[in-house]
Amino acid sequence: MKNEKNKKMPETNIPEPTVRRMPSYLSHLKILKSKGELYVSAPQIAKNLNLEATQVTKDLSYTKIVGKTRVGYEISELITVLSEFLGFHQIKDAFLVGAGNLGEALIKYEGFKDFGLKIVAAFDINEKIVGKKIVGVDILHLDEFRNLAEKMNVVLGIITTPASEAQSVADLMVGWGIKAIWNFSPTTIKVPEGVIVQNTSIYSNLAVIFNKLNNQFLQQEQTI
Amino acid sequence: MKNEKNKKMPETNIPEPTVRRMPSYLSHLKILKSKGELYVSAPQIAKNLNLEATQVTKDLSYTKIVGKTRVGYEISELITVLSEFLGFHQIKDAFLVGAGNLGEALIKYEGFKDFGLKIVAAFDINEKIVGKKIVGVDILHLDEFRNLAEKMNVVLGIITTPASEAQSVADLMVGWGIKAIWNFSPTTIKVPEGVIVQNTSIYSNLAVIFNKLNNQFLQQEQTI
DNA sequence: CAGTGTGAAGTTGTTCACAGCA
DNA sequence: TGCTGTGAACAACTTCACACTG
Repeated sequence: MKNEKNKKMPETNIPEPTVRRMPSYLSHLKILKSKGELYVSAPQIAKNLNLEATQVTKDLSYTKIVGKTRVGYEISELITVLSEFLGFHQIKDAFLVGAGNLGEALIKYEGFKDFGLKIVAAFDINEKIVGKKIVGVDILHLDEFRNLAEKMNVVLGIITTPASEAQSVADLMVGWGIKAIWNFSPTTIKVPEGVIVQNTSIYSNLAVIFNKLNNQFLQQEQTI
Repeated sequence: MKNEKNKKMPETNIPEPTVRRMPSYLSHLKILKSKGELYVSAPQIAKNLNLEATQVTKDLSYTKIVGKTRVGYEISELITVLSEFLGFHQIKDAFLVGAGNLGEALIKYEGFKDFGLKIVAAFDINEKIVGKKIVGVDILHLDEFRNLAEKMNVVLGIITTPASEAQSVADLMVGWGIKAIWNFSPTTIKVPEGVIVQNTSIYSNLAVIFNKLNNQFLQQEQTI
């Protein structure tokens, strides 16, 4: 699996938690900009997003942006830097497989384009929805996927099928040379090394919420 | 069990990453069970879910389940233990605000009931959808929320509104005494201490994917 | 042996402490 | 003084090493 002992590479990798926080910085900055603000400091961002100021500073330090002492960062510049850093500035085409409720919601999702993603086609096997269009995106039969994928320059595949279909769809995507898979099904999928998989399991979030609720409840019991 | 740091109470808190992985164990176990399997070992689970065996062992050790040497864990028992541990065994009622595309997808989402969640009502302000029913769930006007919340025993609020509305909806929910908020809007919301917030930003996942894609690309360039 | 279970080591991420700056 | 920026201390999480078990 992981046999790369020789870490000679520069390893520009920045902490994943930092990467996860960056989009929320970006969203927040865009709101500030729309309000006419020009500068923002790390402590301000931290306060607004319920974070520690030093964490914001450290996160931003991974980009090459420099702030002005006692003033903060120039908002427009920070937006540009973060967008480029995250790769949101250049639009990447994606295919989506599984045009059910969740798939439809994603296709309709406003704002993906601001974050560098464009769903160019969707696929399903359900004859009731194949042939339809959702906000301009064609729902095609899965069989058509192969040819299209070769013609177009699509790096990302989104899986919004039921769990039972996820692995076989992933296999198809890998066969078509897709570089990254965003898996919304509640199954973990297996792919060859070199293909990126991002599992977005909604149940993980539920588990965290319930666990916190439970801990809080237990603590209350104890303090009584 | 452990008592080295006797400054505070035992504090049953288990690592959040562990909690996040548990639902995928559960899903996987259910599939195995449906295939008629009776026992499974940690290395097997690890292999299927692309994890390290010791990690699975450690994760499972936070529950009180004991495995049989050379055999593994009894699948049915493990499912029960994990479900209870995560609080998925008892159904919790939830309100959802923002019955747009994503909201509708969540309302229709099969399987929430298997994971302890039931959306009992949804709210919106859009007159076009207020009054409708989605798979048996009423879409009510936001104004009705207050009264209902008091009558029913709802602990969880789900926000699927646009970013601009998220904070005010959160404030309403807090006012109604909701204990935990699951926020799907791309904004970070602020709540008083004691209220649990789980932000599920779809953009964080995008950022991680793009960042990995980018790293891979850079590494390829270097190795050439 | 092939598995569980767990303290200890190792790695990663966060927070602190402080230097420098306007 | 209020902020940036960063090395160092600290905490959280993962992986290792090994004792134990049928």
